[in-house]
Amino acid sequence: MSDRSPAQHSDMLLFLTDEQLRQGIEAMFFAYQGFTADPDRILAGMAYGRAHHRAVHFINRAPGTTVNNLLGILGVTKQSLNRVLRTLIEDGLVESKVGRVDKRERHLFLTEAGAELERKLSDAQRARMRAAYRDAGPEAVTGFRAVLEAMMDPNMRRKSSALKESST
Amino acid sequence: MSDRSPAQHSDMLLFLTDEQLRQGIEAMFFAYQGFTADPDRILAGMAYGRAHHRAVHFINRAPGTTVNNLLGILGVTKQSLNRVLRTLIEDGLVESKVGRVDKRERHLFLTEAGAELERKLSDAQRARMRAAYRDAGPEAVTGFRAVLEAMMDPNMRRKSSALKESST
DNA sequence: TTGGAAAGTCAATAAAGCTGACATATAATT
DNA sequence: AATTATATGTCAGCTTTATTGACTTTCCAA
Repeated sequence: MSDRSPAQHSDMLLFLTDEQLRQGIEAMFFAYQGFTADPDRILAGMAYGRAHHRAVHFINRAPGTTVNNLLGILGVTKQSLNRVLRTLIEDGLVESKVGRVDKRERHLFLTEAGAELERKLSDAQRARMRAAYRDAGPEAVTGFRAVLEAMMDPNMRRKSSALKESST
Repeated sequence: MSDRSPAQHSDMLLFLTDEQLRQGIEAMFFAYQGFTADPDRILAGMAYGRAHHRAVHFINRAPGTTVNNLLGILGVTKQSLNRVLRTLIEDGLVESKVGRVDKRERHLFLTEAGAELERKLSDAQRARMRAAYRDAGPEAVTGFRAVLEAMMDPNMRRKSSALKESST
């Protein structure tokens, strides 16, 4: 179909009314509500919230990640994260190990109990994501991902594609 | 089990690894961070937060909407919304008018100052959405919207397509 | 050896939500 | 007319999640 240039869209004009954009904005709002609804329900019972979910998610994703790494990813302050992390460690869901090469660093890992919670939360979220993908179809998924990537802040885009574990 | 049906995707199998789903989940997380970043920055200076933004957005979208309507849309409690609404009314950004047909109801409208704030916030958000749409291309937009719709809770899906103004 | 980075902590504060209880005005029903 | 239900508003108290600022301990690196 492409008869020319490498740039896929640079020669296509998108006419977007404010109304269309508003619909996109609201769709994002309502979809995010749905996106977080299941984990929120699960966490509501326990003494945990969305902040704990995010920490557990990213520690699971990048075992051994340092506190500083996590701070950058979550975009919160040291003190905020520390409170969350402290309860998770106290409750035996997260383990903090002193760095071997740089002993100032703490490397974070999920314990078996932590991994279990992570599984419970992400199972729910994956189920919804899977259902949405199924309903929308394969091509929709590609488009979905493309728009989301474009909507991120550039430095976050990097983090979302590859999460580094230790030093810069 | 009909092997051919009107459903567009029922006969297509989507093989989604947990890894692919996790990427989608994270993309949603980071994209939402970006999505709210600009309004957050604008609101940071003033005495307002995301809650005020949401109220102003939906009052602008559906002028004359009642408090109860707004409660349903935002999914918060009366007390939470009321605190936000009270400051907006005190500051002269929102006007509350006693219902003509049902005098128990209060119908909410933006004042000129309220409309101005709304414009400032949504301009920023629309700009980002427009940029994302442009980067991702027209077909991506369709897919993006389809997945978001599928990800919402069903009752919210209804609200996102048509926001009713007064009584049921 | 000195400077700075990584992590942790304490205190004070704020935004935004929650529950529960209660009041007022008004509509609807009996 | 009396009762019940609804829409709104408000008070008090609590929780979670965030903030800023100040400070300490540990430890790497110049």
